[in-house]
Amino acid sequence: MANIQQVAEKAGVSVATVSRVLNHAASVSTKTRLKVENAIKELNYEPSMLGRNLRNSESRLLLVLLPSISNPFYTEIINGIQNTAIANSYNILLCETDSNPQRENIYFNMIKNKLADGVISMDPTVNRQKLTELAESHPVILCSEYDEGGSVPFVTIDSELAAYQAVKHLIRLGNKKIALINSDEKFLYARQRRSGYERALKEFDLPIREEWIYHTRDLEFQNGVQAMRMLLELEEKPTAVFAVSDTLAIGALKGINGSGLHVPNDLAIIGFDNISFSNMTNPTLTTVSQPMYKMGVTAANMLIMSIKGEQVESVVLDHDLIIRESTMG
Amino acid sequence: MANIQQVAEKAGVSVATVSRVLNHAASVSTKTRLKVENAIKELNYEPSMLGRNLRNSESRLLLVLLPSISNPFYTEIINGIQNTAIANSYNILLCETDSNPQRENIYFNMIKNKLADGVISMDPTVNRQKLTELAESHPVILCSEYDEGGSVPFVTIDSELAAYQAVKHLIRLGNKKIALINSDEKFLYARQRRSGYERALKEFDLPIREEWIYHTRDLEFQNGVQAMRMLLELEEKPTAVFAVSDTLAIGALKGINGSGLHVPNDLAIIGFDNISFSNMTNPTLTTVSQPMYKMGVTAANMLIMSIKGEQVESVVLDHDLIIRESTMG
DNA sequence: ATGAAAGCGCTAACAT
DNA sequence: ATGTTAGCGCTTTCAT
Repeated sequence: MANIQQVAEKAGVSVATVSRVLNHAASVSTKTRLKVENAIKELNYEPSMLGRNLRNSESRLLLVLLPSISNPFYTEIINGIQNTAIANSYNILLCETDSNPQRENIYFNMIKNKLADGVISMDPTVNRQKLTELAESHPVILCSEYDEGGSVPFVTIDSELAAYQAVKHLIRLGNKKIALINSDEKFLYARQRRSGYERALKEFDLPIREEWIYHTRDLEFQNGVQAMRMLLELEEKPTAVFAVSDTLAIGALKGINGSGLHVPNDLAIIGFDNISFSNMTNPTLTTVSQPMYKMGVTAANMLIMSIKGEQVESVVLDHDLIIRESTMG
Repeated sequence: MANIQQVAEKAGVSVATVSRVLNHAASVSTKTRLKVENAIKELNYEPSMLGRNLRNSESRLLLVLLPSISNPFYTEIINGIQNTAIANSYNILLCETDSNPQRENIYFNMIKNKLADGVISMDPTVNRQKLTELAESHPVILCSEYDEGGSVPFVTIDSELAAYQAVKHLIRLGNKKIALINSDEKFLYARQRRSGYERALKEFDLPIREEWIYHTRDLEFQNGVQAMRMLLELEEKPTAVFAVSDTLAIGALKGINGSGLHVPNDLAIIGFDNISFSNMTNPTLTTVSQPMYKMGVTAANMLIMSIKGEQVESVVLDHDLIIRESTMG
């Protein structure tokens, strides 16, 4: 791979002139520019990002941290981030952390080392301490999951309210025994959604029964299947289920198969996220729709502002309840 | 962010010595090492990958190109790549190309510019010309989709054979009218799977009817829904459908809803890929299982060998037919 | 065992 | 309009 030096020699000019041509500086004569451009072509030269970044302390690369690409929830968010980034001449790199702090650390280092200009983290288990530390001197935005009372700017929705509304919808349909399939409450969103669930029940004087609250380890389908099977083994079975993620709700739907129960007649189900698959199930899934694309766009814009040195404020976006077959009893 | 110079000053040694400590060189006295390590801690110093990479022409970063993260097919492959990479002290960066050549080009440049040491491409629409050119001087491996007769090493399965076996399974169940939901035949795998489909039909003297071969634009669920609706509008409806991707097959399953037809009694369906969803549908989906994790591991190993300068040979892995409810008529 | 200095590829300030 | 040169942060050769 040729370097700028060789191009300069071939064109019979200085490296500075080559650099000027590369950066479209005005002060180069057409004749010289042509010579340089020819040399570039002949040598098949491409400028080294490494040298350039080292010099400029800028990479125009953004990092996007996500726990796992297997959850379709992230797909649309990433589209939003990607489109916004590209519109601003940035590129994004997706980093799957598996919620592993060590792996996270590697990516944090890429930021510290100027290999990327900023980071959007969607990892709920991110090491708060390290992240806050990083955010002190580097552009960081949290997306979806965030740090309550923390100093890092975030974009998210009101999970408590969304859960409250979802459960209220179930209550209005006449359900009095409503179960919750929650994920691990170490996640903020899990605590918030539980809180919304309880607020709705309390408001209608319905009992909050621990046996109707199931906690899953992960958000995979299989966790939802498992959760539903447990609920169906109870003496007093719920007549409705609110799952904090579509993947869990879809698993729950599967878990009902073979039990003889009918959704929604015997059991109503609501999910959360409105992933594309939630419209493919049979019955289709009622769910809370997060504005995922917009969330991505917003996060990317916030990050780019932050890179420019501007102050950014956290944002809470609106959600919607999408009513489909699984609650049309 | 402190640099090596400041660490050296603080520790009262030269930058060379700091570098030695950083790289665990043997020839540093314990006393000096301690001084340096203290300085590093006090200054919160982290070595710059940029400076290091520029000097070493090595980044220990691998690029993984994929058209879209929305297809769950890639999930397990990426796990395989990631684990293998980490076991060899490499990190991976996921690059979503949206099958956009311009975007691809950006990532190719990262390779040329030594920002990453090699690339695994899973993008079927990748620009063959540019890729082959890149592969002449940089480590490149193709995964899943490949270039027939090309010079770039690949890891894949025998799509023709898999399709042949899938269709034969349908024939053995007594089906004589078998439709194909294919993707765009600009993709090699699409041509291969069609070829396997036709081979099976011919072998049993069944007619190949153009109206039973539907081509979709993308691999989204919705494309499968659409395809199935078209097939159900035909005067002579098929009794079985082979879809070249699980996402399409799942969409097809959805497209049948409301038609009054029963799967598998009236219509058998086979998909391809064995994505995790395929076991969540109702009925569960018969499908061809690609060894995705192994594919990822193999691709990563090949790439790492290639980076080391070793010659690598292309690999064709085995597949399996997973029989589930959608063909248990 | 340690230090001085060159150089990886590039940009920009300064000089002409 | 173009050239000279310093320097971004690091590693490594060559001295000592």
